[in-house]
Amino acid sequence: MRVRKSAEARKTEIINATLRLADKLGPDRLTTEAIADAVGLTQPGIFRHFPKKQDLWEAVAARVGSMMETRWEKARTDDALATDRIRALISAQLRLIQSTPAIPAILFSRELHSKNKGLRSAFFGLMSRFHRLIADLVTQACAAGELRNDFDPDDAAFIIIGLVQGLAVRWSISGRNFDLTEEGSRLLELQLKGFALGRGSGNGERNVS
Amino acid sequence: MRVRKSAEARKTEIINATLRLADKLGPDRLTTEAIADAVGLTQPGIFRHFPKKQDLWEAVAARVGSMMETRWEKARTDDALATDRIRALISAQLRLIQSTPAIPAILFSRELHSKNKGLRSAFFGLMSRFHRLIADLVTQACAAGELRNDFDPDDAAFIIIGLVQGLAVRWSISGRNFDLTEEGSRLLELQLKGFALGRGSGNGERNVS
DNA sequence: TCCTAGTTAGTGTTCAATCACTAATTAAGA
DNA sequence: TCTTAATTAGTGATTGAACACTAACTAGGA
Repeated sequence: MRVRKSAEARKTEIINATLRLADKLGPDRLTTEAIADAVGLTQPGIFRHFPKKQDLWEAVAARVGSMMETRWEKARTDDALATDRIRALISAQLRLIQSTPAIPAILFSRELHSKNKGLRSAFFGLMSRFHRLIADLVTQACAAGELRNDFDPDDAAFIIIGLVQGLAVRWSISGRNFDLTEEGSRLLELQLKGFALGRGSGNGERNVS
Repeated sequence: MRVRKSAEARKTEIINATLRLADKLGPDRLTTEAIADAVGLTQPGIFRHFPKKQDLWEAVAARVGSMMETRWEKARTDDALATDRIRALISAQLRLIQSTPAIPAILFSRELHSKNKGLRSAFFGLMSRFHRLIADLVTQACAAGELRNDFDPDDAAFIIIGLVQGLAVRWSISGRNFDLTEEGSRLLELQLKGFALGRGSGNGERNVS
């Protein structure tokens, strides 16, 4: 029984299945056949919608990109302390990773690192934008006296992103045996305390969970 | 004209070529044929020395492991401040990565993540040992009053490792357009300053490069 | 001479990709 | 409004390339 759907609808189905399976099988073991099975098509059917497999990956990158941008936007509109907006941003990012674990998997895949140049630059662009967001918030926090200002906000942002990435790697390698968001919040507190003005600046006991 | 070498010598040749090519082609695009070409053998010649390709990867892991342990050992014997030993350790690790860029590549390969369980546990063990080394040094630094002691040394170690990993990812994705060791030293200083006792603890101007 | 590093020739499998074709859907015109 | 032409989603069969791995043979050197 053939189920015919609009190209639009199929494309989203295929992208969703790819994200799900990229997590389950790993981005590099993922075959067009597996995707086809998941959406109920034959293997060549995939190629009607994405002429090359690379095209599929690029569509996935675009999807992931818009997921990120959406959440970043939401985290940004919070009008609180700049440091709280950093917390919100990192927390949003960690929740996204936790709910879409294919993201770090793709970030470390051969598909990205050695095969697909488009995919690589898409993710590089995302990372750069994320970096800018954080660096700007750090700058604001410094200006508002929430953080010291004897360091380069870009460096601070790199460190914070490293925190997220290190966490994602450990989470992934460990078989995901801890809560990403929770662990991340704890480490971020430690990190922000390090960037904060003087010792005992009053929020040492801050509890975020 | 055939050049015959001892199995021992060939094995090291093959492992070296694998490390070189794993960087150049990516660990997952690396074929036995490419390796054979590099060492001047025919493709099946490889299988005389490593009956399965997995065996080759495990030998590579062992080699990388011993490279790391050697450098860690060297960094440890430095009898200075505990924080200086952290600096030495991280710097040694970054120099190793810079001179053997296949290491992060392997760490993110499908070979490790989904195919080769032995490889995965070898690297997992290495990461754990690295973490323990740093956590212990942090503990010592806290005890010696070089760092605050209002945080968990394990957390601090995770953050420091995250710094290294984030750096490695960025280095790799960016096409290696910056000096890993230099950038790492700068970020580590910022990080250690955050862990240090009180503000202006005197080493803010420390220069490590 | 005999052990073993290395070769030549070949197999089985896994995939992306292609091609000729069919069935469902849409739209035009009498 | 109903027939029919055009479009587009999907299929079945297959192909060709890439690769790990094998078996049987060959030659180098203590």
